[in-house]
Amino acid sequence: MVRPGPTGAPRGRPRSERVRVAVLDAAADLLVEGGMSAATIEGIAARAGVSKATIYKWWPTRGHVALDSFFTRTRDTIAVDPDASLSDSLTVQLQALCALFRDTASGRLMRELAAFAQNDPDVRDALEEHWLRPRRAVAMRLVTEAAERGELRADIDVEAVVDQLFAPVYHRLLFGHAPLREGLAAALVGQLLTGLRPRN
Amino acid sequence: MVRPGPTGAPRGRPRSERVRVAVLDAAADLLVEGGMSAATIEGIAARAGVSKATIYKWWPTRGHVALDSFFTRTRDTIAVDPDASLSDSLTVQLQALCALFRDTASGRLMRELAAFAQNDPDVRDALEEHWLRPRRAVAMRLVTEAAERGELRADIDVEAVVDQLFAPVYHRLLFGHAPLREGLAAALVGQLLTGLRPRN
Amino acid sequence: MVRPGPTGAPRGRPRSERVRVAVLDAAADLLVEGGMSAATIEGIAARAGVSKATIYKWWPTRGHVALDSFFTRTRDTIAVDPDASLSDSLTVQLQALCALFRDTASGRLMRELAAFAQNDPDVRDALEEHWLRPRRAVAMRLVTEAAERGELRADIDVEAVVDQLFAPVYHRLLFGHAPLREGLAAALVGQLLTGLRPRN
Amino acid sequence: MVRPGPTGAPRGRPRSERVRVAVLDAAADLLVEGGMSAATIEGIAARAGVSKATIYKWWPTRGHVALDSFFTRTRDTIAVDPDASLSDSLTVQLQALCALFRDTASGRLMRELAAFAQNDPDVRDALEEHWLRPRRAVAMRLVTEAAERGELRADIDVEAVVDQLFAPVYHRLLFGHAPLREGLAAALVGQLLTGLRPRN
DNA sequence: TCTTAAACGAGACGGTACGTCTAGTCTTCTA
DNA sequence: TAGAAGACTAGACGTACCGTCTCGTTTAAGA
Repeated sequence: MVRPGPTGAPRGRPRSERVRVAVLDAAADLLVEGGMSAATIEGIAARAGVSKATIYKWWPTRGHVALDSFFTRTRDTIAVDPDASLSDSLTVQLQALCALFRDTASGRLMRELAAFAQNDPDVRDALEEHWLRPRRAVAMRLVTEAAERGELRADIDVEAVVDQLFAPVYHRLLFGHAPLREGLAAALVGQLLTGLRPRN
Repeated sequence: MVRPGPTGAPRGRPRSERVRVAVLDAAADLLVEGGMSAATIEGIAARAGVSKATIYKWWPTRGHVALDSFFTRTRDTIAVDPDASLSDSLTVQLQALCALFRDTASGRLMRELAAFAQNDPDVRDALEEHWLRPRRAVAMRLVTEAAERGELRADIDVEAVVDQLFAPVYHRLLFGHAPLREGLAAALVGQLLTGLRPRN
Repeated sequence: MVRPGPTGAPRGRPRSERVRVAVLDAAADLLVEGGMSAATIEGIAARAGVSKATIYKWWPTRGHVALDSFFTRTRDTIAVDPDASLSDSLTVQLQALCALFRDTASGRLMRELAAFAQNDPDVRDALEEHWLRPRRAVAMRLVTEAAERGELRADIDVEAVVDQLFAPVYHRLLFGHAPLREGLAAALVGQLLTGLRPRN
Repeated sequence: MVRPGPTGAPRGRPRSERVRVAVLDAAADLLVEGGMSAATIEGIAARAGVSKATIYKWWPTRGHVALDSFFTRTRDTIAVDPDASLSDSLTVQLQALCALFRDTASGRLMRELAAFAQNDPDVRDALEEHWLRPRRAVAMRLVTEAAERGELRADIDVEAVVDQLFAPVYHRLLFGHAPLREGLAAALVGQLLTGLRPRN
């Protein structure tokens, strides 16, 4: 009788944690050093000291490996101080994102992932679901609640608002036309909340 | 000795215009159909009825071919009505961009180019210089002049302002988290100029 | 400590006869259906419902599995009628061999084994020792005794004689240039004993 | 007008003779050193300093490469002295074959080819057509003509006769149960022509 | 008209990585 | 302890493009 039952241990040799870590590490290193074009399955396998077949067993494409290594490397918490003002909360969020992309390897990783996502709907979806959406959701909630409290106008397009805060960061990361400089987060939040017109 | 002289035409068989057009057409078609991964040099050459060597002779990488075909296919004028208000001018600009990306093949082309640019600084620079910069420059001029006229606050970060207008469009194009819907342009301009807070 | 003692049964779970049979059956079937290239260890294990490791435990290479399955499947007795003439005895032997190779799966198995043997000295030796040698030995004894009785010339090369009887069968099996037809055995024996020259 | 005509020069870069020779040489070397299992396409490509794709372009399987290299390496003429006796002619033939297999690398090559042929009908056919058949044909003609001259009995099976001469050589080559010693050819021919029974 | 030189098509070639396959080995749990 | 399950390394498979190369063939301007 087979039936291992709901709590039954899986049959056979268990998956090696060593392998998982080695692959993700190797992938992240290669991505940071030379981008997606350097992060070939062959290269990752060699660097990780792991067989190609093993990689293919656990990840369908190198895009998924890259995704996994990004999430493993990127420990970015979305903590919100409940007592902070809307303006402060949003600024802190954006500052953290800018710092992450500017000061750590995650910037390079995100660029490569964004590029890869254009050719792999799976990666695009995963990126949207596990990275963009949670961050946008927090911001959208803050904005919505502020609107409900009467702090913001009632007729705003919340999706568009969140884009006007986050998109500039990704845009600069991807096209490099301007730096992710220190004061950017504050400027984005300030200009959008207050508006560009003089207050009369 | 070569010396074609100042007015002298170049010796030898002149470059075939037919080839140039066929290559750019084939490249654009392939890009639209299957993205960068389908637009191989081999594929472009076959589809264009042109020799691989000829393509390499005129374009250093397929990124450059893609760039060229994008610019050839994309007829997007940046006309500005001098009598229009700042708000209208910006809205018209953004609406045109949204329509271009939403309704024509240029959206797909831009996505592929943006992706490719992450791995090819040449393409990134060319994209920045010949596409992003001119459009940003127009918007920056409009904003700066409005500020000088006193229509806008004096302490705004013009670069950031332009990003808050344009970046959301590219962000949605690349990540697909929200559509480039009709009213987006107006919302972006309206929210940013007026601010999110209630006026009174 | 192992020590099963002189009459002692071996410790632990005894080897499963079911496994042995299943493996040899599966191997023979696969060999007949698709030759050595189809009879992979993986395939045999799958078909026999047996673990790969178990096969490796009992047979060093798949050549040995094939050998075993050949000997299991091939029930070919080398019975000699002591009253029969030399000519009849040899003819019967050869006819049996031809029939075995022509009418049963053993022909295909032998072809595959002969091929495999070229790359595996172990298999070659085993084939020689357990298959070729016993059959050759019988024939050599018959020929030698006939020579001693004066029925045959004294200066013959017995090894070569046996080759001239058996080799044609294997040659046709392996190269297929001519069929193992009914009268072949008689022709081989007749021509060799009598000689090709007219008896005048 | 294009039409190069029947004698028209082929378009494009001409096939490199250097490559052809290097591949066949490398293949023959590897075959002799380690047999078919060592003569991988990968190995041949590396040793020949040639791309794998190039090999695949000109030879469908490594079996064909092996065949080609065998025929290139093996310069074995089937010359027949018209004034020699039947016995001498056949003996010379067989001696040459024994010497070829015993003293040159062709023996090893033939063994590997014979093995490979069991799993590749193409190779088997090619071997039969370009190697076995021409040699058998010569022997069959000699035997047939001798029969017509009345030197041999009229009722012999010529195919079987030729097998009784050649098969022992291949049999010993493949199974190694006895050496291809010097006097073998003479023994085979002598015993068969004269018969084994005492002449009296 | 003839020469000359570059453009061009065809396709061979050395590479690199792909994704798949099988051989064997190793590790864990079950009978 | 035998055996099942299956993870794992090693390495060849055949394919697809890459970018370079060597040919022969066109095409037009200049001699």
